[in-house]
Parts: sequence; structure tokens; C-alpha cells
Amino acid sequence: MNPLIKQLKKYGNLTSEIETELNEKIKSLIKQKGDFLLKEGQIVSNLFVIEKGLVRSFYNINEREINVWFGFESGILGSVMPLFFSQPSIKNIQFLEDTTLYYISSNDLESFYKSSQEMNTIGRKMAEEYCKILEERSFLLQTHTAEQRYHWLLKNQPEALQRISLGHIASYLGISQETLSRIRKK
Amino acid sequence: MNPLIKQLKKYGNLTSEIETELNEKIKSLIKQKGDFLLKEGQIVSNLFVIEKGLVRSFYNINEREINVWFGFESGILGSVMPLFFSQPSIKNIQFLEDTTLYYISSNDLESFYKSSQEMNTIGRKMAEEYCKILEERSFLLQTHTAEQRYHWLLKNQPEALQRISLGHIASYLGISQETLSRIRKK
DNA sequence: TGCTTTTTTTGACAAATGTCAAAATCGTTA
DNA sequence: TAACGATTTTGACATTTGTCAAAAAAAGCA
Repeated sequence: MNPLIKQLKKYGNLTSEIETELNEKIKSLIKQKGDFLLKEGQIVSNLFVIEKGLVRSFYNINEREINVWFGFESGILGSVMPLFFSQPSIKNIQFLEDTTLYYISSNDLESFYKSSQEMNTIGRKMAEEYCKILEERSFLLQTHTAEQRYHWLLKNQPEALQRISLGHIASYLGISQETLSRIRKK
Repeated sequence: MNPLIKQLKKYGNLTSEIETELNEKIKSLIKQKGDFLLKEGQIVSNLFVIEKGLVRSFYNINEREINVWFGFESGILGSVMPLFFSQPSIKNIQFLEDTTLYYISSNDLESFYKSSQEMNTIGRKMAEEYCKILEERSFLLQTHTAEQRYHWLLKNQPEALQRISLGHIASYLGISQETLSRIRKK
């Protein structure tokens, strides 16, 4: 089954007709380490799924890169502003490893939302789930110390620590690389 | 027009039939300052709108209260876990002023989602908009200093500083009350 | 008005984290 | 293997923010 359809189905059922139609609209994309999927200011309104590879999204602030999210195999990927609001992205999305993606355009997605109750529900559930993830992340950032945030990552995304360099992890946790190095030494 | 319907309509059109049906399901509620709408562990699966009053939602961590959100007049209000996932809330919701609310149960909401494409779209758009708000908040917490966060609030929610005590604001910004007092002195 | 309670401010100090520069380590490739 | 570049660690120190206790100010109430 197409990897994107497989992920969509986690949020709700799809009739086989819709599934067939989806298959016609979904495209794939292969990118290399270091490539950008999307830079700040661009409007790339696709919903992606990562079949294989590793992705980061980050802000550019005062000539610094601040990571806010990492995407792994089978993760859903998109930028909120282009995808939900058809507006320029305020984040960058870059590949940290060679990556294979499947995607559907937001235009096609919108058509499905109009024609299919199932797809509309899936779209809603995806957004709802992302709310949950984001609330958890705000909570982590608001109330936990650098050390606690590191332990949270160790527990919840141990693979991240294997595959991602310390500098990237540190900025994701909102701390300096040196502080993270010292925390990790313990 | 019912205040809740008015807010829903900001996200999409509603047929007059659906509007009539909604009117039959929406109830109202008056609460006093200090009352709780919802405590940690409870499942109160309603979607509320604040007609008049002021609301906070907060976590209890190590016998401390950490505010994560304030709700003002005409704001949409609900707890993600009960509303989206029918699971116990991990947050508390309390009134900081006498407050009048309108609400619909998530069961009724789900029925509308099934029967009405428009309502389903509105539900999706609400979740999508909340994603945007939450991303902005994570970003603020991850990359800004205490002082920058205070200035952000000053610019984006000046009314909050008028109506909410300093201690509550400080915890919302993720800083101590003393630090906020010193920042404000400048 | 005067009293009580709550909220805010202040001071002294401690703890956490950041910054900068240099050294050490690791990985890749010639 | 040797050499290069990228990543990580370490040290010294500065800055930010937190904590605790007390004082001051403001708000609520009899």
C-alpha cells in the first residue's frame, strides 16, 4: 500500500473508491542529505509522508538556526502556514539524510475534503493529533529544565539521539550545545 | 445570534437548517470567579465559547500551578484531551472572573460532523487554527528570553496585563513572579 | 475609615544556563 | 595511514533567572 495512504488510514476509514482516487494523485520525491524541502517565505502546500530518511524543520533567528521538529520514517510532514492557510512558511524544512517522500498537494487534498466525508474527518483528526503533540511540546518547554527536557527526549525519541547531531538536538531542546554536552556526560 | 454559532461561522458557512439544529443543542452556563470548569483527570468533553468573563487553564506540577492559556470574551474554549480524544484532561480550567459560557457536547458535535460537511470542515479549521496558535507559543517559549516574552504579551495581549494578576502572567510566560516584576519596572 | 488579606516589589544570594575560545575526538577520504 | 573537516568536549567566566524572606503597596471588607 502507498505509504501516505497507510498513514491516512490510521486516522479513519477510506472507501476503496477514494483510495483509488488518492493513488492517482499521490506522487513521490527523492531528496538528498542537505537539500531543502522548503525555505522560509515559500508556499509549498503539500502533505508529505516520509518513507525513509530524516527531516528537520527550523527557524532562522538572528542568523541562528532553531530546530523545532524532527521527522522520521512514516512520519507525516507539512508546514502549517502553507498547508493550512496557503500562506508563506515561517520555517525551513531540510533533509538530514537521503529521504524518500510521498505527497499530495493541498489543492487535491481540499478537493477530497469537499467530496469525501471520510477524508474530511481524517484531515480533522490529523490536525487534532498535531494539537496534542504541540501542547505537549509547549508544556515541555515551559515547565521543564534543560536536563529534564533531555531526559524526556531520551525516553520519548531515543532514535533521535542516535541519528541526529548534538548541535541539532540542543537547539531543538532550546539549550546550548555545550550545556547539552555537559548534561549528557552525567 | 448565539455566541457559539457566531464563532463557528468564522471558520466556515453553515446552512440555516444546521444552524437551527445547533440552536437546539447549545446550552449556557454561568460560573463565578474561582469556580472550576474542569479539573485534572476529568472528562468534560464540551466545546465552549466565552460570552463574558475570563478563564485560565493550568497544569499542577510539584504543587505549583503553571498557566498555559487565558481565555477572553468570544474565545473558543475546550480541553484537547477530553474534546478530541475523549480522555481525561491533564489540565485544569478555572474562572478568574464571573463568566458566562455557551457550549455544545462533543457527542452532539460528533453527530454534526457525521451529518454535515460544513460542520466537519469547521471542526477541521478550528483544529488547524489551534495548531497555528500552539506553534507560535512553542516558538515563543523555545527561542525568547523572559524579557522578550513579556514584550510579546504586551504587544499581542495587552488586555491580559490589565485583567490578570502578575503571578498568573509570570507562570504563563514561564518565569518567576519576581523576575517579571523586575522586567516590568524598566 | 481602619483592618485584614492579597498582590507586588525589593534585596541578597544561589543555581542554571549561555558564551567564547581552545582542545579533543570522530569520521571521511586522499 | 595520514590529513582534513566536522563534531563534541572542556574550561573560564558572564549573564540570566530563580529562590527565599521581608517590606511595601494595593485591594477587599467590616
